[in-house]
Amino acid sequence: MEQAAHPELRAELRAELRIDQMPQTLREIVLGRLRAAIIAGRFPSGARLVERTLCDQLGVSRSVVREVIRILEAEGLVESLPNRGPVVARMDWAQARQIYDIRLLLEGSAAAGCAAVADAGVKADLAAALSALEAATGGEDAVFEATTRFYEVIFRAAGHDVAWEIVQRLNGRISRLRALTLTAADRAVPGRARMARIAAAIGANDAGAARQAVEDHLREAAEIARRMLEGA
Amino acid sequence: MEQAAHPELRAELRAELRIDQMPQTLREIVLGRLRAAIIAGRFPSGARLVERTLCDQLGVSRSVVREVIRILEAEGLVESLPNRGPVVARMDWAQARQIYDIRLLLEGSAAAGCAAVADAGVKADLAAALSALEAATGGEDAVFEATTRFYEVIFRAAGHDVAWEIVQRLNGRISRLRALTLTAADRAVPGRARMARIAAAIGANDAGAARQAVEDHLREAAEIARRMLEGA
DNA sequence: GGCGGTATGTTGGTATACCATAAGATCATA
DNA sequence: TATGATCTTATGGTATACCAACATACCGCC
Repeated sequence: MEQAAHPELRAELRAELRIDQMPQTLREIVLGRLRAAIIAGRFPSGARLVERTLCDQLGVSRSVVREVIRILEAEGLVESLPNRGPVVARMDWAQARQIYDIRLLLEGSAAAGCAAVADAGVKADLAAALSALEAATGGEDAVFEATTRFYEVIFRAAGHDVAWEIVQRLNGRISRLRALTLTAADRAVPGRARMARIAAAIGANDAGAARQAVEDHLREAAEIARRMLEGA
Repeated sequence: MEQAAHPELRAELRAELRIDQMPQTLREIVLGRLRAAIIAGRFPSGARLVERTLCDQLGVSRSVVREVIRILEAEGLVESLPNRGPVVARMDWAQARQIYDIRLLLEGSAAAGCAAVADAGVKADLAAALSALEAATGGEDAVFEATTRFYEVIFRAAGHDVAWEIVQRLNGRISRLRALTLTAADRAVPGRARMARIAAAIGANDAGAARQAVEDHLREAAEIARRMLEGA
């Protein structure tokens, strides 16, 4: 085969929207796919990611796969063993606990900062994200997207863009851990009530309450994860 | 030319130690070089990083350069514009301030955690790092290395490996900003006294004092940076 | 039968050549 | 002068080749 070795991906590349945002690069598509597969637990921890196999499975060339693996490595989802190549990163409760601790600090700070400066626009955005969350019953991706949006509004409003970057990267690892251990039923309770409490505190411009609400939420989430993972 | 297109790097690859840790990969060497060059301010903000030019300058192939650029992108030192390719990331005080804020949270937490559990071994390691810092008068890299080591001991002892990863990545951006604006004379005062205060607090297993010392140190560093950068 | 050495295959790492496309620059012509 | 065509450059993407390292299987020899 000469060129055009990946017709289905090429098609997907154009399919997103009618004429809009075409600059979706192959690398990004592959990145999204591989990341999703790892997070979903389709590869066991420690599984080798053999480049040529991935090339076949994804229908792309080694260059693309290698660059994507570097990115996933930076995200902590993949690690490369010397002379053995990339493997799916091992995760345990010790690491997850650290990540929850970091999120506690960053999200607490962001929520407080957001509450301190939130104007009507921010509050409306938060309300919209909450509505989207309510409307997204069942749709797994929709729930995730609405939740992500909710936090993004908070971080951005607080002017914590850098922290938002970090939290997003960390979330990959936590998502994987959750997918590996929690059942779908467990995940179906994303804590709308607690997020509403966060939104209410921000709506009242009460920084202390907002921080407290976020921290309570996270501590509870961490506790659930801990019970599932302790000793794993 | 067929193979062996980069003799000097290959040589460096073997030169490190007698028979030890050969698995230093070309990619890592190039990563270190390019990162150092960007941090040192050898490229202006927004400068395009033309792949083939870098290949010539570094004497390596495009594969290596591209993968390295992906890594630097994840570190926030490089950003890729659609259809234009990678450029050196722009930095301003707003971003630096965020990074200092994040470090305040993470390093404060790590110092407190370290102080809470530090044993004789940890204290000895900290003392050793401090001595190395004293001994490293003039050697710029040596100062940086000793400082890095000091904080690494703190984070590792506190069991905050994930946070240490994050701080290291953030440090690239801060280092660049400092190099762009501070003179060598300014940098020559890395605050040994303040680091000694941190070590003392940890030596006394006083978590509150350790956190306070770290936060004071960082606030001061941020203040110096702010005065240099305000409005830039 | 157990042992050490060799052959083979797989994998990662690197280099290079090629194509298609997009953006910008240049130039020729109406 | 303005507009459109062409040329250049840089990039994303792909294919391919080579080498080195490692693992494994095999094979002769003790």
